[in-house]
Amino acid sequence: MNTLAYILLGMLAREPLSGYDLVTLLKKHFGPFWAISHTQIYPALAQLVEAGFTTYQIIEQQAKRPDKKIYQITEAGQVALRAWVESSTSPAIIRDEFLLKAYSLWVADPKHMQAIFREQIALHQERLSMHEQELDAKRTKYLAMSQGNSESLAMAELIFKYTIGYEQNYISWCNDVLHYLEQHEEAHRGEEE
Amino acid sequence: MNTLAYILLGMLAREPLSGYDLVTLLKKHFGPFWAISHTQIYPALAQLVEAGFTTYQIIEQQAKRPDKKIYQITEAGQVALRAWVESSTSPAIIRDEFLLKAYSLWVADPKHMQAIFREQIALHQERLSMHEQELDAKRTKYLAMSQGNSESLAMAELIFKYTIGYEQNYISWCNDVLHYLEQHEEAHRGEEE
DNA sequence: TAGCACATGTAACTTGTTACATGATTAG
DNA sequence: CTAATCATGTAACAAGTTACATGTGCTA
Repeated sequence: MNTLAYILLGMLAREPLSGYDLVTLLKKHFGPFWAISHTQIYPALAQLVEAGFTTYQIIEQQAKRPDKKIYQITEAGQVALRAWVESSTSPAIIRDEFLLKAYSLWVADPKHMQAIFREQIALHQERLSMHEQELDAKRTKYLAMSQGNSESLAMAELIFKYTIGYEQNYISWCNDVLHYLEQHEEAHRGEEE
Repeated sequence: MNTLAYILLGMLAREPLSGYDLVTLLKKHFGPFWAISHTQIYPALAQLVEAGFTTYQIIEQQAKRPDKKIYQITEAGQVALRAWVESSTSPAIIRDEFLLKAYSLWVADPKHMQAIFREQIALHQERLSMHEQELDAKRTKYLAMSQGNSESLAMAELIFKYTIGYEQNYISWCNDVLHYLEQHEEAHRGEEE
């Protein structure tokens, strides 16, 4: 079982879903965290069934679509998921190409790099707003249910909180570099004049 | 040319190095950013030579070691590196297994998860101190050179600044979750008594 | 009429990891 | 005597991406 398998188990522990549903939900809510494509998911689900961690029901489709398979987690699957969640994790490797470009920033044109950093800020700003909106939507949804179930709200907020901080740090770092590049350019211009 | 190839080019743009040197430096300075192993580097270097982006000199070794190859970047390599640095980058996918575990945290034992989050804080704290120390070492090194070359210092500081913010955000998020878990537990205990 | 939503899958390819392979010198 | 440092490489495997494959119904 690899990480993808446990992501799927984690989602199926909340509600039974088809492969298509899983991909759709993952793209919507987990896009920035863990990209997956439908080509990965079907073999992974087959593997989960083989391991006895999920079962599925076939739902016949009208129109000429492939039959839908709704997967649900088994007890063995819940045990496995819990063991994974409770196991320790070594810090992830960041693997962000943009940071590596920053490392070699000195070989490039400062003016051009200003544009590149502004673009990067815009992209992360977009992601930040997206997360803030999703968090907001979740809050109003829970309030509308008006059952005072603050626990599940706190749970749902968990990951969003992380990414919001992550994006804020990213943007503020880009701004730092941008200011440096701008000041540096002015210093040069000052020398030339 | 993939990202790894450009990382190597970026390092060779600063100074000529052997494959072994590259791995050693990468592990030391880029470990948390982009893990690489020596088994990847040798094919990648061969590819760079084939593309005309690097050349190498063979240095014969005493003792029965394989001959050392010192790679240096070519002009074509510098052009390629610069084009890569100046190209735009879409935001990276975070791919942090621990965040996904947090998503399924509700299936696990709260007490146990407190320990897991404390462990994660310790691990990131370690990484943070490591980066702070490296940054400090770099600063004193540049001051010792006493040539007032504040520009290259600022450059060297760039990536460290990012990671320090990254780790601080990580730790503060873990602490938030930890406090939530502790309060939650107290609430339960309160109910029981 | 072009594209998207639905719904599943296989095959080829790229990237990264782990295991295997060699072999002297030096520090604990 | 065990492990680490130096120094290069190949081969097998795991994970992820891209391209190929099918086919209807609805919306712009």
